[in-house]
Amino acid sequence: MADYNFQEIEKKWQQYWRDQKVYEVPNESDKPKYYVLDMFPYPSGAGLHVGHPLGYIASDIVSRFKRLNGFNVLHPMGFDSFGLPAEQYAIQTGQHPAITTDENIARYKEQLMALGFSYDWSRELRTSDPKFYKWTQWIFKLIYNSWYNNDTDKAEHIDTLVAKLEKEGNKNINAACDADTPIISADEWNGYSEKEQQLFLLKYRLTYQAETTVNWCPALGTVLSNDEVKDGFSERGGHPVIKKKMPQWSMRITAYADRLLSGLDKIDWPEPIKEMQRNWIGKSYGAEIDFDIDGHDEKIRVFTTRIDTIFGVSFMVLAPESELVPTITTDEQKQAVVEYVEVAKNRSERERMSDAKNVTGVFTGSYAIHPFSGDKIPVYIADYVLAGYGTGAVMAVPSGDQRDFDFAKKFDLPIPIINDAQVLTETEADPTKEGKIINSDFLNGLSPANAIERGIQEVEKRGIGVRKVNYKLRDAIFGRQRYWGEPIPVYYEDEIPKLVPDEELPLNLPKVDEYLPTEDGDPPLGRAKDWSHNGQPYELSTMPGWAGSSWYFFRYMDAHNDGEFCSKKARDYWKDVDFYMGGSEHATGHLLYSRFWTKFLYDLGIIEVDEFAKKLINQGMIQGRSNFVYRFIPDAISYPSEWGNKEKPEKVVEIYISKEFYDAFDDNGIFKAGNSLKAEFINQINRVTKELKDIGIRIAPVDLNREYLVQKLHVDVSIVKDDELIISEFTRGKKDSIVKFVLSDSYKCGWEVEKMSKSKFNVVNPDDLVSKYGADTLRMYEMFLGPIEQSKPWNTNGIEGVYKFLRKFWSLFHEEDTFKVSDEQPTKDELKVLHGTIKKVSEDVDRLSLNTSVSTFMIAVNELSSLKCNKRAILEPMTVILSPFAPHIAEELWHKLGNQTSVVDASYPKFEEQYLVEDSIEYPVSVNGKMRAKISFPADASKEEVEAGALANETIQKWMDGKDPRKVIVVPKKIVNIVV
RNA sequence: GCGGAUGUGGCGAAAUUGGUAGACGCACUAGACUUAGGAUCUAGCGCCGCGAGGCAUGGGGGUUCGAGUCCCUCCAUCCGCACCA
Repeated sequence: MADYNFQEIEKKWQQYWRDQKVYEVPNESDKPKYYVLDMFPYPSGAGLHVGHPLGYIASDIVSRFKRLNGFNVLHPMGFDSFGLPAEQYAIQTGQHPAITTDENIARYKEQLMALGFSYDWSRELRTSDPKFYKWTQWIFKLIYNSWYNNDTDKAEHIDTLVAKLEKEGNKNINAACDADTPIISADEWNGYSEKEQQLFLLKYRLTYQAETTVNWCPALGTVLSNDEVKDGFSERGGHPVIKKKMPQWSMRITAYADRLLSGLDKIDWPEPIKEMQRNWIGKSYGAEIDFDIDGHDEKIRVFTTRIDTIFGVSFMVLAPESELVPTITTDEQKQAVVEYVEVAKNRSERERMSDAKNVTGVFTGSYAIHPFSGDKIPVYIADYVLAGYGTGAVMAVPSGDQRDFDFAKKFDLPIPIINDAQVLTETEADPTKEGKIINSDFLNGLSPANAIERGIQEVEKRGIGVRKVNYKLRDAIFGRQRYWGEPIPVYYEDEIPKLVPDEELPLNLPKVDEYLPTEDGDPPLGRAKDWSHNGQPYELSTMPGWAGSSWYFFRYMDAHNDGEFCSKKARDYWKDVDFYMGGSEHATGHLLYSRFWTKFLYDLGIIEVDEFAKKLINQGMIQGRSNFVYRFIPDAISYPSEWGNKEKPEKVVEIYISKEFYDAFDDNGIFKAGNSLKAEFINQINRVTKELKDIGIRIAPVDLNREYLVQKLHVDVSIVKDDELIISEFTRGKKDSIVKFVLSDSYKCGWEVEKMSKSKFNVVNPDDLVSKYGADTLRMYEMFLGPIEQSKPWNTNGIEGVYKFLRKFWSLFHEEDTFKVSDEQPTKDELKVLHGTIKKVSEDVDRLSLNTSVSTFMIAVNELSSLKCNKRAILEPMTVILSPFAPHIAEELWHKLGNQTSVVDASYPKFEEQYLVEDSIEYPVSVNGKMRAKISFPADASKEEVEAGALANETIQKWMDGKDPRKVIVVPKKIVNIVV
């Protein structure tokens, strides 16, 4: 058979594609546009593993397919190159993160190139490139200079706010702003100093500065995120972490909460992602109600979604941080309350969460007045009430809320029943929304749903509360006390932030001598020399990782424009992403922030779309598939003398046993009593013992009533093939042991699904597979693995099948070693195979069922192979439809077929129905639902003809045992079903 | 606890609208060609049964002439959120 030399082929065509700039696309074209985007990677030091390319391969197939179908396809790639690992490496080694990043990118690019992706590399971008982050800073400025007008429901320039303030103060302004914003008049505003005005505007700006509590680790000299803190200590190094209030840059994403929610309805994204975003935004409808406090002028304002349960309120709970706490605490309770608040303050989020089952709280000594019943109800503080959500206070309904119930039980408070469907146990509340309200005055007899509506109307009527919508979404903290990120384009004049002028952008990341915070606890940028704007100090924190990735998709449209973030012409042409491929782990991060920025840019009229990606597909995560060997250490009682003395032999005897044998041992290494494998095991061990004896080693007879050292060990997956251990390579790495297997000819490893990681020896590197089987095989195999959206363990077993397919395809074009195709007319059978394949593959790619497309190709090639078809009229279109999957082999054969241009410029063949029509159709005929026979009918037979024919059929009649058929069901083209 | 997803041979999986369940591939078995086979080709391959046949899509129930697919219910696994009032 002619040789399919993938190494030569792939190298040749990758070079050709680069030289001929085959994948560069213009920003104008008569063709319709199609924008296929991958989530760009963070270039980590480890390089790509086989999980990364899964999505890239699928999106590459889509973009090649679209291109063959006449679209002008934008398919770019770049790097999310600001990030923590490069900075941590810099702290350890002193190497500038830019150098580390460049090296990693070079490796990534090499790996990506080797897989033959059709990226337009001329548009490559990196978020850490000043030419790129110039525009990230520019967008930051736009957001800073904006406020959110709830009346127009969009962001507006801050000047429109200033104009209103000057004219009539802020009493008529309905805006997204800080909760503590006071109402001021125009006179007050106009009387403010410049500094006062600027400070006031910060309450409205969509990027603002505010005091925020952060986790500060003095030993590491840095801020840590919540997940980097464990039980009050840093995860890395175990240093203590304290809470510290710091001025922090934040973005007012909450202004967009509602639009981020409603926008989900018009984009074609996976439902789980939408659901995660909905949960994250967490919109809930309810009411805020004021409770008077006995003996105080202040009121406790609570938020509730279940006002129907208001007559079930038997106490109130405030968050320990609540401002009301000092005011309403009585002298008798003061000490207990202060102690509790102090403890709560020092508890980390994590402690608080892990301790959720332990109900704690303290009575304040004060009582609230129930707004309807007038009852006095005690007010407690407890840390199960969060200061950050709603009003930081709750009306506790123990019969309907589990947490309130637990609290009531602990503090022996009443648990009034307010619903006739409620069934309480000793330990459980019942939050039912069924039944009718009882014991509730004017709500009695209503369903909970109606009672909620009635309740809200009543509180509004009485002026003690308002209808209210609440969100879980919090504003996004934007500043990071890190070096390797975009500098925030701000300097301070008299402690007021000022924006760096556009013409001075980019504000380049300065050089520093070390990447650690300063002694004063300032971020690393505090080490930079002359880090000031004409003597006014620049901001020291940098932007978070999500800044650059929140708009990069627009930059690809016009990646090298120095005058604009992206030209209007390019934006108008490419508009938005048609197909976005990436992991679901970004559901509430990147994917939400990007939608936020897109909507913002839309409000300012800068772009035409308010959602950046029409369609999103999540590729599944590839997990590792670890292999194991099972080791049994027998007692050696004598060794050859050259091994040294008995106490300290130079070598160890290791016997590898099968997984079944391993499983027969318990955790202590004792053979489970009564296991049926016992005799077999002894037998196998005896055989090994004999072998050992031949080389001068004696081991004690195995006594299965005692304990042995039996271990399950990871074995490197690269020396395992189809779960079978390559024994020669395994023993080569075991120089200090005598290695024996209970079955000497082959050894089957066990396997488990785990995370892919070096320590588990289960990382599979695409480079190894590319050099062994070629990129085309790897591409097709990754698609063949299963549905693209499904997570699955990586398993190299079976890659041979795909490899065999490509070789078979290749051999269709070759006779002996020479390329040979025939110009004869194809037969009907051959045409049928071709057109059936075109039809099926096009449909499959359209619905992204790429695993079945690969199967379709395999079937087609098997059929063509058995038809001995080598006809150009069949093979040429087959080459074209295969090219999105296996571009290198397709390019090679396409050129051998005599074509001068790249196969990507071919047009996708159309299938013709005429070749797919069958002469006759075989109808399976069933009687009473059980299949009995297949009867052939002409393809154009009508339903009636089929029925009549089936009934007339002698065989059927015989089966009916003389009974008359009552009903015959004909399902088009499928089944004739006869019911007796 | 809440939300979402998924359960089909030894394994990865297919079955687009309710219509011959297990396509295709791996592994396995037998055979052919070979000095050889880690190459290639042919055949077999869900389970039980010698067979006819019976049983099979996580378990149980239902709708239907007919259910992997639709409905109810229970179970298992994975993912996300998690004291959100």
